Amino acid sequence: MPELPEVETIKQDLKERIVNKQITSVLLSKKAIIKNKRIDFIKEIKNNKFTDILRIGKLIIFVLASKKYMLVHLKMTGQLIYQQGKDIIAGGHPEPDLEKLPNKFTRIIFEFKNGSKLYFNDIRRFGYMQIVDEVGLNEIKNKFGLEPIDKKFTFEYFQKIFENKNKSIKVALMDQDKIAGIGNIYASEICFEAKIKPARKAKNLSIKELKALYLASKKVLQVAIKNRGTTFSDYVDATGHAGYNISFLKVYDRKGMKCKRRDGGIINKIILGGRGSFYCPKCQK
DNA sequence: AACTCAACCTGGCGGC
DNA sequence: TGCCGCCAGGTTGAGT
Repeated sequence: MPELPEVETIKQDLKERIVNKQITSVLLSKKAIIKNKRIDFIKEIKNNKFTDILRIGKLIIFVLASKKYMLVHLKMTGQLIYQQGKDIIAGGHPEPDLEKLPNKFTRIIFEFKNGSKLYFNDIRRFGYMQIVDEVGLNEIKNKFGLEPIDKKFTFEYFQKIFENKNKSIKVALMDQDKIAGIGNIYASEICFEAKIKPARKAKNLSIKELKALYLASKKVLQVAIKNRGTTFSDYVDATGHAGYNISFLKVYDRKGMKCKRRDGGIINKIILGGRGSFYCPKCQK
């Protein structure tokens, strides 16, 4: 579910809290998805600690003191929730509420020496965890394209991805091998920001349009990160109410509603790459 | 090689 | 406490 901005937010929040805390145990429910042998996974984690947390695209990388790496992918419905007494921070899928932990969707629990806990919840069980060594990490890292927020993400790099491509720009934006971190929500948002229809073939964009799309991809992600993600939920108090940040999305999931631009029309929904895609037929050309 | 699409899994919601 | 079909912010392998 989460895209780059949401994953970045939870990464930052967790990093502030769990780095260098001794892990006393890890509990795996029967429905947890672990790509290693369970016994190996537990052995690597127990009595170890995370010295840093990194991210590439939508993949979170927990650096272990043992120089191995625990990869976490939240996919559609994964959540990471850290609880230290009444201080609870949560990132990822916003449902269900966090009144009680663990709940029926809790798949993995890490326990730290100071009594705090990290929960991995996942309704649909697409998300996973995996421990790899340096070589394995590099293999995986190499599969990702540059992120739009990366300094090396130049217009020339962007242009090359789109030239001669027969697929729609929206689908091209989501190709993680080429551009890391854009998912189904932000792909629609980026096309809206650039005022270009998401169904346009990548190879048919003019230089001017490509430039607009390039700038939009950077801007949309940067703004989203600044806003701590789209539906990122933040809990300061276990008894507090769920405080989802107000959505600032402009087109996603707004089918039939009025475009937020003054000269806009009614938002339309089409399917591209098998996914719902939203755009304004009037202000997006 | 490039591209499309169903499949993975589970719950929520709208329509009937 | 109705049932059914569709949809869901991701990735990937099989098929064309």
